[in-house]
Amino acid sequence: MSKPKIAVVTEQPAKQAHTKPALRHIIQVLEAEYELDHLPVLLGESRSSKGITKSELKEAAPLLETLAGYDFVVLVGNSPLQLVTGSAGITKMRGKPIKQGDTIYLPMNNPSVILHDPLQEDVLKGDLRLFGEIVEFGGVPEEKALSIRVVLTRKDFREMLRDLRGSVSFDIETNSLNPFQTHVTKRVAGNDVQVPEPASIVAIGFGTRNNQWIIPVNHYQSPWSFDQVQEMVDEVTDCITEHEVNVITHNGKFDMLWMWVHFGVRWPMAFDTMLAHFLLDENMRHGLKYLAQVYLGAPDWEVDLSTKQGHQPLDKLVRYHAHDLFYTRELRYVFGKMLKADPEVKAVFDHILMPVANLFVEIEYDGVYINMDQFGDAELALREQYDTALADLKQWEPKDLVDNRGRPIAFNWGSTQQLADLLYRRLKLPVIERTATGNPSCNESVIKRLNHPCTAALLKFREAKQQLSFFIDGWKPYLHKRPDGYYLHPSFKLHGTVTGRLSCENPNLQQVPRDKRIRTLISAPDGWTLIECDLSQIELRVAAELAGERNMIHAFVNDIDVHWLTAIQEIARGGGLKELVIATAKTWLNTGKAPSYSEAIEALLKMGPDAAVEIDGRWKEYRKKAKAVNFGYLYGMWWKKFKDYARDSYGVIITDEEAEGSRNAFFDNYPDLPEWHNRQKRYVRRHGYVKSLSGRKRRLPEARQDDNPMDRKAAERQAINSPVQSFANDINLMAALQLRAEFGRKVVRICGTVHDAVLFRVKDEWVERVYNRMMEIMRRPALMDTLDIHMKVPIEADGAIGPWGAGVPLDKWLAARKAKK
DNA sequence: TTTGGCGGCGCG
DNA sequence: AAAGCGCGCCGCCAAA
Repeated sequence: MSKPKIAVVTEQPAKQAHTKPALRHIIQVLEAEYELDHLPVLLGESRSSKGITKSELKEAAPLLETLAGYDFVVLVGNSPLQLVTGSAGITKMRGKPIKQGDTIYLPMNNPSVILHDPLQEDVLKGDLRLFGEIVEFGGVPEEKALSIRVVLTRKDFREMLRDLRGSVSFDIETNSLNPFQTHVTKRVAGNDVQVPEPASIVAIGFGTRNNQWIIPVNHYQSPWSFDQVQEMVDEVTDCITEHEVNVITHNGKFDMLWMWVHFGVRWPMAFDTMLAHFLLDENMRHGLKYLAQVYLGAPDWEVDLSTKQGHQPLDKLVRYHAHDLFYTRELRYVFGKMLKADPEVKAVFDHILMPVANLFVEIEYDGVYINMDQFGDAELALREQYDTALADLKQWEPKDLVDNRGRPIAFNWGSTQQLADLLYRRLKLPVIERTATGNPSCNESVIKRLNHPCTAALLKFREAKQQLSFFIDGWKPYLHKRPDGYYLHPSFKLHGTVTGRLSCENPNLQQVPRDKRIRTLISAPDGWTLIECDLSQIELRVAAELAGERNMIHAFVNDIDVHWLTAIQEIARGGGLKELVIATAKTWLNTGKAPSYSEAIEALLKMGPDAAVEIDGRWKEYRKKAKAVNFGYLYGMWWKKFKDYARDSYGVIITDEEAEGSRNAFFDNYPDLPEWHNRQKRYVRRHGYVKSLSGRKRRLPEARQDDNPMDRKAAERQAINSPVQSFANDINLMAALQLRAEFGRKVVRICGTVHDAVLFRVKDEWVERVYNRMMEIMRRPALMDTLDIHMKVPIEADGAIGPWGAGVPLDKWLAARKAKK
């Protein structure tokens, strides 16, 4: 091929003057590589402030003929794309080469998108790289690397089996995201209708060194019956075991869960590219197409949903599927190398993340049991609360509301807009706070401070409304009927947070209210008992360890509750609560004589929160308040915010001086904390990231930027919080892994984790043994030694046996069981 | 009719 | 000067 003719087409609406330097940059990058012509869509500047108008596009139409004479053309932004294809949609089209005649067009984003989303920079770089490869190859490069093999005969299948050796990528296409789905909700004539649409696997694919094998399953052009596919799947299982195939996946937890639900097979995942990338850069997105584009210069091969769900011709589906398989396998080598260069992060991947991924396939398969009798009761109680509150509120409703056509409309207590209008314009109540966007706030804290008789009913209304929609109606679509009852199967994202904590969705098990009406719905079926084990004050322990905080370490080593220590120190400093302090101490000391104030303070420290609460229930609140003090000040909260907290949660109005004093006192009590804070700030400033004890990294580039002090300070606070939150979470994951490693599925089923707690059910006759062992595991997970992590601060654990939120410690549970018999 | 931001609130 | 961190999901409402 002779020297290719190359052009770049850009747009320049007047409004986006700031994009000019960015566009120039793109052109410079291209000019450095190629001899090219630059052809702006508009030779002048757009007359419209909204961008380029249709008539302006028409004016540019003659350019099309010119372009047809080029071999390769970059289209920068929406208007050039529109010019060539006749339709807009740059976000969907970018990165996908378009062939018209002998010309290959590559649409890409206008570089100004970086201003709104800095992550787009990588997308731009990837697109430029892709363009380079297209020019180099004289066509779209990966088309030549793909070798798509559709399995249509037994002969094809046997050939595939022989090809499944070494590292094999695995991926499935499905008709839904929920493997337990039986129905979907469709809107017909304004009504929600349940239409049967069971979850099904559309195609199963394997990517090897030379081929992408695809077995069509639930596709109208598939030659295979379900039983035939089942037979093939079982043969693949044997093959994987016999030849020790390394299964490579991208978000394989999803695929493996489906394979278990639909074919009853479980294949071990060896390397997940999504999780690898999550550890390598938690700030980026982790989608396969995005990563392939950024790291491999791949074109965007996304297709419409209907193709993926099997409603379009098979060849379209397999082309798409083959790309998934090919790039998953390619990324494995890219990320494998990157992990090798960072052994600490690699250890987290090998010892924690991949085992956890395999564990959570099982956790999501097993799900969590829901007590449906109680579910009905809770629903009734909440509807009753809802109706009562709403009836109560009726008297305050404005009756003269009209829409913009003058028709009367009902007042909606759930609308913050309407509520603000009522409270602040009509009733003339004072505006206490404003929201981020400057509107008068109607949140709980504000409502409580308003002096108006409607507020109590309003809060009751909100509570019932939210709990009903989140946990009653919200759960219904997810309830999965099994022979022994109903289950939820929450989905956990192992890459869901920047710190390494998991997030949870559909539904979110990690935000179930502590309100017993809801939380105790989570239980265990007949023959099983629910147990929750949690790491007590784990974040504070990890912080004490990292800070080397002498007083905290002393307290933890000597089994003194640190929240309690803070509470008592805080009270003693101000000399407050004299009566309560002395009365509680007197009861506990039981000498008949009232102790002095300082003696009483000593006694309170010694007795601990449980004994104090037993004597006077008020102590519970003071410990809770101290917990807030500890967490707030530990992570950089300022006294002003603490003042709000004290007011909202305890109705305690304190002065600025008192609030400031409490912060000073906190750091007086824990003098090693400020130096730790400074250490973290210096470290993140020097390196741009911080590390946790287990070796995870939190990258915080904003901490190095001097021109944005707000963002920099925020990054510094994250540099303090992240290693704590991250490592606390890792301990919990280690414990979950070990629990399952030590007890088989016949004995233990894990339901999920909640940051510092593991929720699981145990066969009744095993409760005592498993509970005791889990306490040991949580206090000293074996993986801590494997990863060579050693702590001065002891780890402690608590447990509760029984329905969630209503469980009791082992001794009480044993006593209750004995009494029953 | 669908989509996305906002306000609000549940959890650790 | 100003400052806890980390999530997901709901209804509302305006824009597309």
